[in-house]
Amino acid sequence: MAGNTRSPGQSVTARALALLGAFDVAHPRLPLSELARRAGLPAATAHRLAGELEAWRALDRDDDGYYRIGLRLWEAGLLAPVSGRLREIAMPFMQDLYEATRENIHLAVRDGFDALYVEKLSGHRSVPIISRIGTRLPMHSTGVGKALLAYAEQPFVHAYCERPLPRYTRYTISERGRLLRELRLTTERGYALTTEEMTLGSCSVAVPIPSEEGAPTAALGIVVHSARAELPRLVPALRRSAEAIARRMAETADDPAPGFLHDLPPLSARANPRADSG
Amino acid sequence: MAGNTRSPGQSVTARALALLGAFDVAHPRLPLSELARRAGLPAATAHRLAGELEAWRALDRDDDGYYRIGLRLWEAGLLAPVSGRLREIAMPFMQDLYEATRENIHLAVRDGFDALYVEKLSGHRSVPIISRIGTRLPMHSTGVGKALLAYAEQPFVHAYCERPLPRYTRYTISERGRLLRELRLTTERGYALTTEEMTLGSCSVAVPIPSEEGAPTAALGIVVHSARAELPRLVPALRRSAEAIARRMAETADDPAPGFLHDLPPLSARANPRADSG
DNA sequence: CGGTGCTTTCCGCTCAGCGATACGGTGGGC
DNA sequence: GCCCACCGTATCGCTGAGCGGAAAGCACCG
Repeated sequence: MAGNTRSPGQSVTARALALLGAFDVAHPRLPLSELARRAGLPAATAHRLAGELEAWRALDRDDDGYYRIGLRLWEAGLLAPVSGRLREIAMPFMQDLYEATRENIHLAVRDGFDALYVEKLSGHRSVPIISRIGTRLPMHSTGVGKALLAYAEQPFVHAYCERPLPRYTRYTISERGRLLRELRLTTERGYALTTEEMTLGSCSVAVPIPSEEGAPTAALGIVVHSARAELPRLVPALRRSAEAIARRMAETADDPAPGFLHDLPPLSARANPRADSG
Repeated sequence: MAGNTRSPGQSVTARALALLGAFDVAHPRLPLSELARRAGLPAATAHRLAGELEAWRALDRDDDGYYRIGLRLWEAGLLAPVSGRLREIAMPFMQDLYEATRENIHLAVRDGFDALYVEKLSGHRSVPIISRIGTRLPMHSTGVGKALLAYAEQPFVHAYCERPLPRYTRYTISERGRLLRELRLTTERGYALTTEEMTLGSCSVAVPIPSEEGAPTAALGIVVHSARAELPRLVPALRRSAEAIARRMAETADDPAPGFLHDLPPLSARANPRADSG
């Protein structure tokens, strides 16, 4: 940045991003002083930059003056491929699965060594689980995670297994050898199973969503209460959905905005945009 | 910013944000040259800043070198109150409404003069409508919009009516006087109706989600095909859901992350987080 | 094999950003 | 009622981070 810095070598942009990064699921609301502390910036600097972010509505402030993530940033985030295309296409299929089962339906992608939850459907009748959209969970202890890992490239699988495999319940597979065997079994039968490996009382089935080339990047799964588990019965529906999603993804591969007219004129100029409601 | 600018008075932060703002629903994928053009920056500058955004994963690049919104930005956006709290609380109720009706269920908030769609549920059986999460639509021609507008503060309503009221179908209410009458009717009966006012062939009901104090900021609505419209029949369920959501919102008002343990230790350190799956 | 349009790198000039310091407000202890 | 601690905000003069024209590198085309 310009001038008088205590920590030279850091760019303005990096500082602004550090402010955004100061928020997390446990701290979605921060006073200036803590925002500055968490971002590692002097209060005066944080104040100035936060003011600019606020002007753009990347941040906003509530009645108490606390900073929060702003609407505009939320809107921008929705344009990420994982939300814009994948989620949009998968949603109706997930909805159908929900209707058929009334259980938790999950859509996750691989990101680094985590399964990143892109969408989750659950009603009041589903097993309560506190995963939410944006949650990251390990791949060896979740259904969608195992589905992604089983079909990943060999070097990746080995890299994953080299790392410690944290144990969440007494059923979590946390030995390298057992995990590799489990993954082989998964590819053989074409779907992943977990039984109380992440949380006592719930178990899950999941299938990969095949991608055009290479390893699948997304997986679709269902989590149910152990007591009412008849998981393999759910596989055909799950697999049909995954294949349908894959087909739609391939068909719309070069569509910037699926289901959307491109380069729409501004709202007021459109005749009958069939954009919505009644 | 520092040095040799063509357009002095603009800050680095503003430029970085301009890059993010260059993406929209019709342009979720941009080559450097167009990114620079849309952001109003020289290519060299855009390249440098985009590189920094990419390092943080606010942006990423696909195989062709095109820039897209990055995963990290998506994750950050999820922390916005509309997604983090409102959506999270409303979701199961929306799901129940979907189960009962199998129609499109919408959750929207007021933002400026627009109804901003925060969540939408629809399966394959619902009327196809191309609104999606993050879409903005006018308040005078949509169900959720009317519900929000009818209960807004008087000065806001008048400011809204002063502006032109674009017409989308021959049923759109685009005269000031008729709109004001319609809004009065809406508050009297406690719910909003639209009949083919945005799109021929579909109509909707919506109710406001009462807020602790002042005008409601969110509304819940259902869009159905005109042919199978028995809208008022849906009102009781809709209203019960809206009230339940309002209650949950009030109860968790100071909860940073509803349903979540606060200040979780890092993943690998937790014993049995009951975070998910089986 | 010159031309055209892109992405990427270089580098010296300069002003935008930095943050210590100061100021006003608010609340808690005594 | 007074003090002190802590917070958010405003000021301002010093300085190196950022700027972007220019040129190199690259890919495709005719």
